[in-house]
Amino acid sequence: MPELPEVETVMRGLSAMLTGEVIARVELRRPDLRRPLPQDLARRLAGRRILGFRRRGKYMLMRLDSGESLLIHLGMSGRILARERGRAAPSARLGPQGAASDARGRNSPPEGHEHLVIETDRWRIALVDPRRFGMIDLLPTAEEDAHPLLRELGPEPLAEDFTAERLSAALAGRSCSIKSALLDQRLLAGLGNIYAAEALFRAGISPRRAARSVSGARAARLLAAIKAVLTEAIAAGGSSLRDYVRPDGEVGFFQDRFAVYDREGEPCPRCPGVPPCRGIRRIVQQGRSTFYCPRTQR
DNA sequence: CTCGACTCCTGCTGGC
DNA sequence: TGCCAGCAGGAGTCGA
Repeated sequence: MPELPEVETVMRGLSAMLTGEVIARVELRRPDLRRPLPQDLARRLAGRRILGFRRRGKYMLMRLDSGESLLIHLGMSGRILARERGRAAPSARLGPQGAASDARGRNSPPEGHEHLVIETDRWRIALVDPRRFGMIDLLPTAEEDAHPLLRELGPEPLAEDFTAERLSAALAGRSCSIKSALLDQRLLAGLGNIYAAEALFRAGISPRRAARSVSGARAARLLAAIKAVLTEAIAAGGSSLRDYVRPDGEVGFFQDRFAVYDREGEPCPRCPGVPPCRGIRRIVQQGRSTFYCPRTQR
């Protein structure tokens, strides 16, 4: 579930656990992710102290005392599993209801798809990514922003200096739909399919509207909606941070609060229940589902 | 340049 | 119950 808020939550969890720790052991089990991992990754990580973390868009950066940073992107299916070493993994069934756990049964065996495992004296961290759409690289810390994956990223939506004027300027002249534009990481870094839909709903803007027509007051509404939905989602994730160290890797429970995402046919939370609301509609844009309320979003 | 279609990979769900 | 098509929260590449 990795869009900006999830990545932020995971990064905060990792930061709380690992900052100051020394990497004792590295196991590279599957180097063929979307981009091949550096051959000598394990050697370059081993023995390094972890100085801190940073997020950029949907990317996480773990900074090391060697002057290098480990870049992690979780792709579609990536998760981080963390547990304290020497402590048995608690049963996944202990997770909160709705956290799509159990299934694999009691005392779940070592989970598959653990492509990279990093251990400190205290922690064991595994990167799990069944679909292998995620990305990992190691690069000089001083050149983080010049990395090919980060170089083209647009501004951080939560940055104070990201204003409605800048958003309008970025949208001007773009003939694609506003939904497509919001998914373009060069325009804005961190929104994905869910939060793009949620932000447009909050702003009362149709996902089909031409991007260039979103300016002025409309752009201001959209920007406020983007910031609000991301901030609330991070707060929801942050509030469950202590649950972060669970074997199922679930973080946050914001999904209970989606107003439109994956709610096709359900009543729009903003329409009066009485007559005309036909409910949330699903359309496909660029091959991806978009959910919206045709009555309140124009 | 911009845009949409296609692609990578595996797992889960829903309809038959 | 079992099977299989369809779909999934991302993003790089390609051709129009």
